[in-house]
Amino acid sequence: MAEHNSQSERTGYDPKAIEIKWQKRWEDARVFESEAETTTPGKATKPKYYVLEMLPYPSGTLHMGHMRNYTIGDVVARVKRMRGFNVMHPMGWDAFGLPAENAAIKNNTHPRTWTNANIKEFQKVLRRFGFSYDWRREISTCEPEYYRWNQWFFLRMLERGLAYRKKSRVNWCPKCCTVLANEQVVNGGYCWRHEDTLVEAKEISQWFLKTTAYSEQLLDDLKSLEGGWPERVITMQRNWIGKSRGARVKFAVAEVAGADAIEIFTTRIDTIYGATALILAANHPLVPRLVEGAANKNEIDAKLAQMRQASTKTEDLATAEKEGFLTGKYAINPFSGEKLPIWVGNFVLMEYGTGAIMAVPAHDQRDFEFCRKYELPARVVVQPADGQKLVEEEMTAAFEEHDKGILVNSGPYGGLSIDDAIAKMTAVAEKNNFGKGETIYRLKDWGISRQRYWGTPIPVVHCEKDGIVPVPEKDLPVLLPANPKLTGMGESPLASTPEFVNVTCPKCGGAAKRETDTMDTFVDSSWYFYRYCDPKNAQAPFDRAKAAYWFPIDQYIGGITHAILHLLYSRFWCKVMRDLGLITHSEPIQRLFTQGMVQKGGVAMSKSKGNVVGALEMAEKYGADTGRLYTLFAAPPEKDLEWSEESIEGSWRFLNRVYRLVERNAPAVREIRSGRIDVARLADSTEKEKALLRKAHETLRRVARDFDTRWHFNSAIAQIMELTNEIYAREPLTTGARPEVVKEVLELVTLMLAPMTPHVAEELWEMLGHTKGLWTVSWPEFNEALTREDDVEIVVQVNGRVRGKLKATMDIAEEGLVKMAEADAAIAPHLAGKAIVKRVYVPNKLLNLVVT
RNA sequence: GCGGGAGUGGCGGAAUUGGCAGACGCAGCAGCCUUAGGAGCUGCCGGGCGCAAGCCCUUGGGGGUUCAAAUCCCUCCUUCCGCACCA
Repeated sequence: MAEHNSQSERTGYDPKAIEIKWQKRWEDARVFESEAETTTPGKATKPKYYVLEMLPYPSGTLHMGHMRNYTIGDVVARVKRMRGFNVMHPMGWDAFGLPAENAAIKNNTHPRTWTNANIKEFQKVLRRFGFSYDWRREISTCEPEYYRWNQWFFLRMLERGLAYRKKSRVNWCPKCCTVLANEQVVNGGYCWRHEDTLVEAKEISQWFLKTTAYSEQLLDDLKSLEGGWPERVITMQRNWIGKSRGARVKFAVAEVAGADAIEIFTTRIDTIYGATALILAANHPLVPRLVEGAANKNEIDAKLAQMRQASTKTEDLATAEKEGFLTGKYAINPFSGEKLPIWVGNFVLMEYGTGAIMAVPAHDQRDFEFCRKYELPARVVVQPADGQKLVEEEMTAAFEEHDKGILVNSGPYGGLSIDDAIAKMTAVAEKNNFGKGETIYRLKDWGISRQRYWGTPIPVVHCEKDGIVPVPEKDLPVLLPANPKLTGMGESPLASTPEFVNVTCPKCGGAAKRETDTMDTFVDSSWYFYRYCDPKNAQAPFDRAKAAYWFPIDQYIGGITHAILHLLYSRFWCKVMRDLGLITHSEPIQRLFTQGMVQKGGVAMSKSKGNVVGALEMAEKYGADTGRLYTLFAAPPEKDLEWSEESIEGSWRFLNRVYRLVERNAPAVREIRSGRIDVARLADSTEKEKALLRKAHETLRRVARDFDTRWHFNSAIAQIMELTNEIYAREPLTTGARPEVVKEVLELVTLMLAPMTPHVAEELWEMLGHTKGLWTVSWPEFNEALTREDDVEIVVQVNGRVRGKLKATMDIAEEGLVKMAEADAAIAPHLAGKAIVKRVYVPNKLLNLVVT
């Protein structure tokens, strides 16, 4: 560390001093504040650009993994500003959450104290890196000014039946002592926060938001995101929503007086003549009735108990052997009238479909395995259309192919294609009232109740007389009690605060109890980006006109970890807000970018893994600019980046090199006041001038392309390094080159670096004689004329192999070039004694001669 | 099992989207400068053969299309990620 400081003193590049200096100036000049939302017709206005990085949870320390995310966003914001956009680039805090509560319990303090201290720290670090945020728009989700709107939205959803309460089996994390959403159960049964803790099932009354009301829209609108969102994320969401088209079919139960029919769900009603059993989930409500009075009741009960408490881990589920037993009862196939044995099977899930299936061993692999094990018969009812004939006894796997098959052994439906059969048989089932076509989704409603303190109170009151009564809007926000008793155990801490709980019913005025659950913090982050448009609004979550101006978000940037949770909830919330009339669009995020993780030792940087490189230490050691540059240079942004202490040196050296270059040459050029170089003035230019300008503008062309279309910051930086190397090779610069040209070239280097290493760029810009800051400067115009060359180098291949290179005048004709090739000492031997049978000429680039 | 990526020197990675593979950087080697260098500057740096000019091989393996393939097609392998008994 010390050596860098002493080094910087010697060379003059002192990143810390430069960075602090320019951060102060930016702040004083308020250069990152977006302009007002002007959409006055006829008035020339800048186009808007809303770029956003996912808001952080303020905990622990910011490390270079975080910084990568923010650096990418900052480069985009700065490029767009230079390109004349009205840019909104805000930052805020996802400030509610369990860690704050746990830390408060541990340190005997208040979650707010802990959270606000972290926010202060985060602000400091983000400022130290010079990110161009509009801090006027900062929000913190734990403030009543923010969370009152969570409550407001909740009431709106309650009115519309989109929020409801029901007793349900929930995912309970014994460590968090709270309920988890389905999406928060990871690795097939573990808490997303405690990956070593198995989630338990518990029956509690919970609040839900009806995400399933939007299943179809959430799925359908994914189409509009194609191209703007990573395919991977779209696919993950599509699978998560999990649409299946099929049919419900009722099978009457034989010989059980008064028993309801068993409803099964199938996507292959066409195979119903091949059903040889029904299989129910162990916790299917009809199971007790069916096994009542069975001869082997004890044995059955033991098996049932075993199945019900079997591991909920999905790996186990997927690999567990199929188990089941016969109930001794029968069901009637409504199509064929056939009597089918009813089984209970461990692979049938109560949570999906109806909790009961028909087993078609010949055409479903799971049924096939189950029936082989228990020696149930299989019956082929679909034969492949290609003529091969399936025979039950010879099958080694089920024939499942949907697209090519013809029905056989299926009564009146024999000979139909699968699709035709599905349509006809569904219609028949509907007509005869024993079934209907149905589409089901894997997506579940969103359980938002949390038995925790540090979250948004759910704004309802429980009255013995009136039941659930919403808190009137005028009484919002329902404030969190200031001094809760936090234990981290059992029911919500709010329940043990009598002055919070005991209220009067807004409806009847009688005694009532306030709801003590708080909302899942994913509620906070589902709409926060709308609040940035209008962060201080006390009348509404945001002003409609402002949201209409800024939305949708042009570019959202964050980790792939939020591919489902946050992004799905956000999309849901957007649709609800649209239906409330607050906005008119259906998708909040136009483009999504998921950056790769920063790893060290092959593992993602994280405090718990103990492999973090702190952002502040980085800034102290090399400066924020070097930190930014390295994270951009080491890998393309979508890829994971392995942190290397050694490689950073390269980025550090490069900035020093540029700094020294400008430092040396600035005195000779700083008085020049001319603008950009134009072609006319180059009529008498020297070779050196031409070469410098050509390289500089060629670099500009490529860097602009990398910024605009590909986000390949790593290759953009490589291009600038190459240009710098070229300039170094041409020193002393002003010998044989006019100062104007030298200045032009050095300025281009500076401007191209500006979005990535803004502090040192400002400093260089000042050294080059400018009195106005870089923020007043537009992205430089690429001058194609300057890149044009009189001579070109053309690669000559013989039979596809490079045999030589020819210098020729631009746009040389093919004939002339072939003559040159034939005369060339390196190429001629490869042509000797052979006939040219074909010539391929890519103008000014390549000539391939095919000889025999 | 299903879905989506990825495979290029010792390492991170580049290749204008079918046109000179290995840009740029790290590490390494050599030289210069220096009282000194963990600074700076210059050069070398995929493999094989060769004194050299040069020739051959090389983008996970194999096959194909093409004048031309890291890039397109087929096939296999490895690896990462997501979902996973979803009826």
